Amino acid sequence: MDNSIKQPMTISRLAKASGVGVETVRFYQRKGILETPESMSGYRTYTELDVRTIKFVKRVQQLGFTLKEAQQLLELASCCDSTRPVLADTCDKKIDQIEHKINDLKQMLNLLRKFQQSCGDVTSSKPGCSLLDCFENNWECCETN
Amino acid sequence: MDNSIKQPMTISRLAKASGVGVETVRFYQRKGILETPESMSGYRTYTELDVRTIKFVKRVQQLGFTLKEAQQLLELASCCDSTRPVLADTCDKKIDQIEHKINDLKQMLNLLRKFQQSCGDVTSSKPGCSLLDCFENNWECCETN
DNA sequence: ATTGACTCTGTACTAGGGTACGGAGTGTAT
DNA sequence: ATACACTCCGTACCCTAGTACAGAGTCAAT
Repeated sequence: MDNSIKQPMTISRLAKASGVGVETVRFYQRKGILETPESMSGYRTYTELDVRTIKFVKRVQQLGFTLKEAQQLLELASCCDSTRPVLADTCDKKIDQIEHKINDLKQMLNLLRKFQQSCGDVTSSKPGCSLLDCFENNWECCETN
Repeated sequence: MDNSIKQPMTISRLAKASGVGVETVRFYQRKGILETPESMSGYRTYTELDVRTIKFVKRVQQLGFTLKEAQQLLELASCCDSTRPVLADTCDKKIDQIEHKINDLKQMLNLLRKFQQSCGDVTSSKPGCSLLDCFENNWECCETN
Protein backbone atom coordinates (compact mmCIF):
# COMPACT_ATOMS: atom_id res chain seq x y z
CA MET A 1 0.00 0.00 0.00
CA ASP A 2 1.52 3.26 -1.08
CA ASN A 3 0.50 5.77 1.49
CA SER A 4 2.07 8.71 -0.30
CA ILE A 5 -0.28 11.62 -0.30
CA LYS A 6 -1.25 13.49 -3.40
CA GLN A 7 -2.65 16.31 -1.36
CA PRO A 8 -2.99 16.35 2.38
CA MET A 9 -6.51 15.32 3.34
CA THR A 10 -7.91 18.34 5.06
CA ILE A 11 -11.15 18.32 6.95
CA SER A 12 -13.16 19.55 4.00
CA ARG A 13 -11.68 16.87 1.76
CA LEU A 14 -12.49 14.28 4.38
CA ALA A 15 -16.01 15.59 4.68
CA LYS A 16 -16.54 15.54 0.95
CA ALA A 17 -15.02 12.09 0.55
CA SER A 18 -17.25 10.65 3.22
CA GLY A 19 -20.38 12.49 2.23
CA VAL A 20 -20.95 14.59 5.32
CA GLY A 21 -20.46 18.23 6.26
CA VAL A 22 -17.35 19.65 7.83
CA GLU A 23 -19.32 20.41 10.95
CA THR A 24 -20.36 16.81 11.21
CA VAL A 25 -16.74 15.71 11.18
CA ARG A 26 -15.97 18.08 14.01
CA PHE A 27 -19.05 16.89 15.83
CA TYR A 28 -17.84 13.29 15.58
CA GLN A 29 -14.49 14.37 16.91
CA ARG A 30 -16.11 16.05 19.87
CA LYS A 31 -18.08 12.87 20.47
CA GLY A 32 -14.95 10.75 20.28
CA ILE A 33 -16.23 8.79 17.31
CA LEU A 34 -13.39 10.09 15.23
CA GLU A 35 -9.92 10.73 16.54
CA THR A 36 -8.55 14.20 16.29
CA PRO A 37 -5.17 13.71 14.63
CA GLU A 38 -2.22 15.64 15.92
CA SER A 39 -1.43 18.37 13.50
CA MET A 40 1.90 19.82 12.71
CA SER A 41 1.25 23.43 11.79
CA GLY A 42 -2.34 23.97 12.84
CA TYR A 43 -4.09 22.12 10.05
CA ARG A 44 -4.94 18.50 10.65
CA THR A 45 -4.57 15.83 8.04
CA TYR A 46 -6.83 12.84 7.86
CA THR A 47 -6.53 9.40 6.37
CA GLU A 48 -8.58 6.95 4.35
CA LEU A 49 -9.43 5.24 7.62
CA ASP A 50 -11.29 8.34 8.70
CA VAL A 51 -13.29 8.28 5.49
CA ARG A 52 -14.15 4.65 6.05
CA THR A 53 -15.06 5.26 9.64
CA ILE A 54 -17.48 8.03 8.80
CA LYS A 55 -19.06 6.03 5.99
CA PHE A 56 -19.45 3.11 8.33
CA VAL A 57 -21.10 5.24 10.97
CA LYS A 58 -23.51 6.72 8.45
CA ARG A 59 -24.42 3.28 7.16
CA VAL A 60 -24.99 1.91 10.62
CA GLN A 61 -27.18 4.87 11.44
CA GLN A 62 -29.26 4.20 8.36
CA LEU A 63 -29.94 0.78 9.78
CA GLY A 64 -31.53 2.43 12.77
CA PHE A 65 -28.71 2.40 15.25
CA THR A 66 -27.71 5.35 17.34
CA LEU A 67 -24.37 7.10 17.17
CA LYS A 68 -23.43 5.45 20.43
CA GLU A 69 -24.16 2.04 18.99
CA ALA A 70 -22.22 2.90 15.87
CA GLN A 71 -19.35 3.75 18.16
CA GLN A 72 -19.64 0.39 19.89
CA LEU A 73 -19.54 -1.33 16.52
CA LEU A 74 -16.47 0.67 15.65
CA GLU A 75 -14.83 -0.47 18.83
CA LEU A 76 -15.59 -4.01 17.76
CA ALA A 77 -14.03 -3.26 14.42
CA SER A 78 -10.90 -1.69 15.72
CA CYS A 79 -9.49 -4.41 17.95
CA CYS A 80 -9.44 -8.13 18.02
CA ASP A 81 -6.66 -9.04 20.39
CA SER A 82 -6.61 -9.29 24.12
CA THR A 83 -10.22 -8.32 24.49
CA ARG A 84 -11.51 -10.95 22.11
CA PRO A 85 -13.95 -12.68 24.47
CA VAL A 86 -15.52 -9.42 25.48
CA LEU A 87 -15.84 -8.39 21.88
CA ALA A 88 -17.33 -11.71 20.85
CA ASP A 89 -19.91 -11.25 23.56
CA THR A 90 -20.77 -7.70 22.61
CA CYS A 91 -21.00 -8.90 19.06
CA ASP A 92 -23.39 -11.62 20.14
CA LYS A 93 -25.70 -9.12 21.74
CA LYS A 94 -25.62 -6.87 18.72
CA ILE A 95 -26.46 -9.87 16.56
CA ASP A 96 -29.45 -10.75 18.71
CA GLN A 97 -30.58 -7.17 18.52
CA ILE A 98 -30.40 -7.13 14.75
CA GLU A 99 -32.11 -10.50 14.41
CA HIS A 100 -34.92 -9.23 16.54
CA LYS A 101 -35.25 -6.12 14.48
CA ILE A 102 -35.34 -8.11 11.26
CA ASN A 103 -38.11 -10.32 12.58
CA ASP A 104 -40.15 -7.37 13.68
CA LEU A 105 -39.70 -5.74 10.31
CA LYS A 106 -40.75 -8.94 8.57
CA GLN A 107 -43.97 -9.01 10.53
CA MET A 108 -44.59 -5.42 9.66
CA LEU A 109 -43.91 -6.21 6.03
CA ASN A 110 -46.35 -9.09 6.08
CA LEU A 111 -48.96 -6.90 7.57
CA LEU A 112 -48.42 -4.17 5.03
CA ARG A 113 -48.54 -6.65 2.14
CA LYS A 114 -51.87 -8.02 3.33
CA PHE A 115 -53.18 -4.57 3.87
CA GLN A 116 -52.01 -3.46 0.49
CA GLN A 117 -53.73 -6.33 -1.24
CA SER A 118 -57.06 -5.64 0.36
CA CYS A 119 -56.53 -1.96 -0.23
CA GLY A 120 -55.40 -2.09 -3.82
CA ASP A 121 -58.22 -4.38 -4.85
CA VAL A 122 -60.76 -1.75 -5.73
CA THR A 123 -63.38 -4.32 -6.68
CA SER A 124 -63.48 -5.56 -3.12
CA SER A 125 -65.88 -3.48 -1.14
CA LYS A 126 -65.15 -4.92 2.24
CA PRO A 127 -62.91 -2.73 4.39
CA GLY A 128 -60.37 -5.53 4.43
CA CYS A 129 -57.60 -5.80 6.89
CA SER A 130 -57.00 -2.63 8.83
CA LEU A 131 -53.47 -1.99 9.92
CA LEU A 132 -54.62 -1.22 13.39
CA ASP A 133 -56.82 -4.29 13.57
CA CYS A 134 -54.06 -6.51 12.27
CA PHE A 135 -51.60 -5.05 14.63
CA GLU A 136 -53.46 -6.15 17.73
CA ASN A 137 -52.30 -9.23 19.59
CA ASN A 138 -48.90 -9.49 18.05
CA TRP A 139 -50.04 -9.22 14.47
CA GLU A 140 -52.02 -12.40 14.89
CA CYS A 141 -54.41 -11.61 12.08
CA CYS A 142 -51.64 -12.19 9.60
CA GLU A 143 -50.29 -15.68 9.14
CA THR A 144 -46.58 -15.21 9.57
CA ASN A 145 -44.46 -16.81 6.91
CA MET B 1 -69.59 -4.75 20.67
CA ASP B 2 -70.78 -3.27 23.91
CA ASN B 3 -69.23 0.13 24.11
CA SER B 4 -70.63 0.90 27.55
CA ILE B 5 -67.98 2.42 29.70
CA LYS B 6 -67.10 1.15 33.11
CA GLN B 7 -65.26 4.31 33.93
CA PRO B 8 -64.61 7.14 31.54
CA MET B 9 -61.16 6.75 30.03
CA THR B 10 -59.30 9.80 31.17
CA ILE B 11 -55.92 10.79 29.84
CA SER B 12 -54.04 9.06 32.63
CA ARG B 13 -55.99 5.86 32.07
CA LEU B 14 -55.25 6.08 28.38
CA ALA B 15 -51.59 6.69 29.08
CA LYS B 16 -51.40 3.75 31.43
CA ALA B 17 -53.31 1.45 29.10
CA SER B 18 -51.03 2.27 26.21
CA GLY B 19 -47.82 2.27 28.16
CA VAL B 20 -46.77 5.87 27.75
CA GLY B 21 -46.77 8.97 29.92
CA VAL B 22 -49.59 11.48 30.09
CA GLU B 23 -47.31 14.09 28.61
CA THR B 24 -46.61 11.87 25.64
CA VAL B 25 -50.33 11.60 24.94
CA ARG B 26 -50.62 15.36 24.96
CA PHE B 27 -47.55 15.60 22.76
CA TYR B 28 -49.15 13.27 20.23
CA GLN B 29 -52.26 15.39 20.30
CA ARG B 30 -50.25 18.50 19.61
CA LYS B 31 -48.59 16.71 16.72
CA GLY B 32 -51.92 15.59 15.33
CA ILE B 33 -51.09 11.92 15.71
CA LEU B 34 -53.93 11.54 18.14
CA GLU B 35 -57.19 13.39 17.90
CA THR B 36 -58.19 15.59 20.76
CA PRO B 37 -61.72 14.49 21.57
CA GLU B 38 -64.31 17.11 22.32
CA SER B 39 -64.97 17.13 25.99
CA MET B 40 -68.19 17.93 27.68
CA SER B 41 -67.19 19.49 30.98
CA GLY B 42 -63.47 20.08 30.64
CA TYR B 43 -62.21 16.52 30.98
CA ARG B 44 -61.72 14.54 27.79
CA THR B 45 -62.62 10.92 27.45
CA TYR B 46 -60.74 8.57 25.20
CA THR B 47 -61.53 5.27 23.54
CA GLU B 48 -59.93 1.92 22.92
CA LEU B 49 -58.99 3.19 19.48
CA ASP B 50 -56.72 5.74 21.09
CA VAL B 51 -55.02 2.99 23.06
CA ARG B 52 -54.51 0.99 19.91
CA THR B 53 -53.24 3.99 18.03
CA ILE B 54 -50.61 4.79 20.61
CA LYS B 55 -49.49 1.19 20.86
CA PHE B 56 -49.23 1.05 17.12
CA VAL B 57 -47.14 4.19 16.99
CA LYS B 58 -44.81 2.91 19.67
CA ARG B 59 -44.36 -0.37 17.85
CA VAL B 60 -43.68 1.31 14.56
CA GLN B 61 -41.13 3.53 16.22
CA GLN B 62 -39.40 0.50 17.64
CA LEU B 63 -38.95 -0.68 14.09
CA GLY B 64 -36.96 2.43 13.39
CA PHE B 65 -39.56 4.68 11.83
CA THR B 66 -40.04 8.26 12.78
CA LEU B 67 -43.18 9.70 14.31
CA LYS B 68 -44.00 11.25 10.97
CA GLU B 69 -43.78 7.88 9.28
CA ALA B 70 -45.87 6.31 12.01
CA GLN B 71 -48.44 8.95 11.27
CA GLN B 72 -48.37 8.08 7.58
CA LEU B 73 -48.93 4.45 8.43
CA LEU B 74 -51.82 5.45 10.63
CA GLU B 75 -53.33 7.33 7.75
CA LEU B 76 -53.06 4.15 5.74
CA ALA B 77 -54.76 2.30 8.53
CA SER B 78 -57.62 4.62 8.97
CA CYS B 79 -59.11 4.74 5.50
CA CYS B 80 -59.56 2.39 2.65
CA ASP B 81 -62.29 3.90 0.53
CA SER B 82 -62.12 6.54 -2.13
CA THR B 83 -58.40 7.00 -1.72
CA ARG B 84 -57.57 3.34 -2.23
CA PRO B 85 -55.18 3.74 -5.15
CA VAL B 86 -53.20 6.42 -3.37
CA LEU B 87 -53.06 4.31 -0.26
CA ALA B 88 -52.01 1.23 -2.17
CA ASP B 89 -49.22 3.27 -3.66
CA THR B 90 -48.05 4.75 -0.39
CA CYS B 91 -48.20 1.27 1.02
CA ASP B 92 -46.03 0.05 -1.85
CA LYS B 93 -43.38 2.59 -1.08
CA LYS B 94 -43.42 1.76 2.59
CA ILE B 95 -43.05 -1.92 1.69
CA ASP B 96 -40.04 -1.19 -0.50
CA GLN B 97 -38.57 0.84 2.30
CA ILE B 98 -38.95 -1.97 4.79
CA GLU B 99 -37.66 -4.59 2.38
CA HIS B 100 -34.61 -2.47 1.83
CA LYS B 101 -34.05 -2.08 5.51
CA ILE B 102 -34.37 -5.79 6.09
CA ASN B 103 -31.81 -6.52 3.40
CA ASP B 104 -29.40 -4.02 4.84
CA LEU B 105 -29.82 -5.47 8.28
CA LYS B 106 -29.26 -8.97 6.93
CA GLN B 107 -25.99 -7.89 5.40
CA MET B 108 -24.97 -6.28 8.64
CA LEU B 109 -25.91 -9.47 10.46
CA ASN B 110 -23.82 -11.55 8.11
CA LEU B 111 -20.90 -9.29 8.61
CA LEU B 112 -21.21 -9.40 12.35
CA ARG B 113 -21.49 -13.18 12.34
CA LYS B 114 -18.31 -13.51 10.32
CA PHE B 115 -16.58 -11.02 12.48
CA GLN B 116 -17.73 -12.73 15.61
CA GLN B 117 -16.42 -16.09 14.45
CA SER B 118 -12.99 -14.76 13.70
CA CYS B 119 -13.09 -12.78 16.89
CA GLY B 120 -14.33 -15.48 19.20
CA ASP B 121 -11.79 -17.97 17.92
CA VAL B 122 -8.96 -17.17 20.28
CA THR B 123 -6.68 -19.77 18.75
CA SER B 124 -6.71 -17.89 15.48
CA SER B 125 -4.01 -15.28 15.54
CA LYS B 126 -4.86 -13.62 12.30
CA PRO B 127 -6.75 -10.38 12.70
CA GLY B 128 -9.63 -11.92 10.80
CA CYS B 129 -12.36 -9.97 9.20
CA SER B 130 -12.46 -6.40 10.33
CA LEU B 131 -15.85 -4.78 10.38
CA LEU B 132 -14.50 -1.78 8.61
CA ASP B 133 -12.69 -3.86 6.01
CA CYS B 134 -15.74 -5.99 5.38
CA PHE B 135 -17.94 -3.00 5.14
CA GLU B 136 -16.16 -1.55 2.15
CA ASN B 137 -17.64 -2.03 -1.30
CA ASN B 138 -21.10 -3.03 -0.21
CA TRP B 139 -20.01 -5.69 2.25
CA GLU B 140 -18.46 -7.61 -0.60
CA CYS B 141 -16.02 -9.45 1.60
CA CYS B 142 -18.88 -11.45 3.06
CA GLU B 143 -20.67 -13.89 0.83
CA THR B 144 -24.26 -12.87 1.15
CA ASN B 145 -26.66 -15.66 1.88
C1' DA C 1 -66.86 23.73 51.29
C1' DT C 2 -62.54 22.06 51.43
C1' DT C 3 -58.96 18.66 50.39
C1' DG C 4 -56.55 15.84 47.23
C1' DA C 5 -56.16 13.73 42.93
C1' DC C 6 -56.58 14.61 38.52
C1' DT C 7 -56.96 17.63 34.06
C1' DC C 8 -56.06 21.47 30.94
C1' DT C 9 -52.99 24.97 28.80
C1' DG C 10 -48.87 26.91 27.93
C1' DT C 11 -44.16 27.23 28.23
C1' DA C 12 -39.61 25.47 29.19
C1' DC C 13 -36.24 22.02 29.42
C1' DT C 14 -33.73 17.60 27.97
C1' DA C 15 -30.98 14.44 24.90
C1' DG C 16 -29.55 13.03 20.41
C1' DG C 17 -27.69 14.41 16.16
C1' DG C 18 -26.36 17.65 13.89
C1' DT C 19 -25.81 22.79 11.59
C1' DA C 20 -24.40 27.63 11.60
C1' DC C 21 -21.57 31.36 12.85
C1' DG C 22 -18.12 34.67 14.65
C1' DG C 23 -13.39 35.54 15.35
C1' DA C 24 -8.74 34.35 14.90
C1' DG C 25 -5.08 31.84 12.57
C1' DT C 26 -2.97 29.61 8.28
C1' DG C 27 -1.63 28.55 3.34
C1' DT C 28 -1.24 29.89 -1.22
C1' DA C 29 -1.51 32.65 -5.33
C1' DT C 30 -0.81 36.84 -7.21
C1' DA D 1 1.83 41.93 1.52
C1' DT D 2 -2.53 41.26 0.66
C1' DA D 3 -6.58 38.74 -0.74
C1' DC D 4 -9.12 34.64 -0.43
C1' DA D 5 -9.99 30.07 0.86
C1' DC D 6 -9.69 27.24 4.25
C1' DT D 7 -9.03 25.73 9.35
C1' DC D 8 -9.66 25.84 14.28
C1' DC D 9 -12.40 26.76 18.39
C1' DG D 10 -16.19 27.98 20.94
C1' DT D 11 -20.75 28.93 21.29
C1' DA D 12 -25.32 29.08 19.71
C1' DC D 13 -29.01 27.35 17.20
C1' DC D 14 -32.22 23.68 14.85
C1' DC D 15 -35.20 19.53 14.71
C1' DT D 16 -37.12 15.32 16.83
C1' DA D 17 -39.28 13.13 20.48
C1' DG D 18 -40.38 13.67 24.47
C1' DT D 19 -40.53 15.28 29.75
C1' DA D 20 -41.38 18.61 33.43
C1' DC D 21 -43.67 22.19 35.52
C1' DA D 22 -46.58 26.19 36.86
C1' DG D 23 -51.09 27.93 37.28
C1' DA D 24 -55.85 27.40 36.87
C1' DG D 25 -59.86 24.54 36.66
C1' DT D 26 -62.58 20.04 37.88
C1' DC D 27 -64.24 15.96 40.16
C1' DA D 28 -65.34 13.06 44.12
C1' DA D 29 -65.16 12.12 48.86
C1' DT D 30 -65.48 13.69 53.30
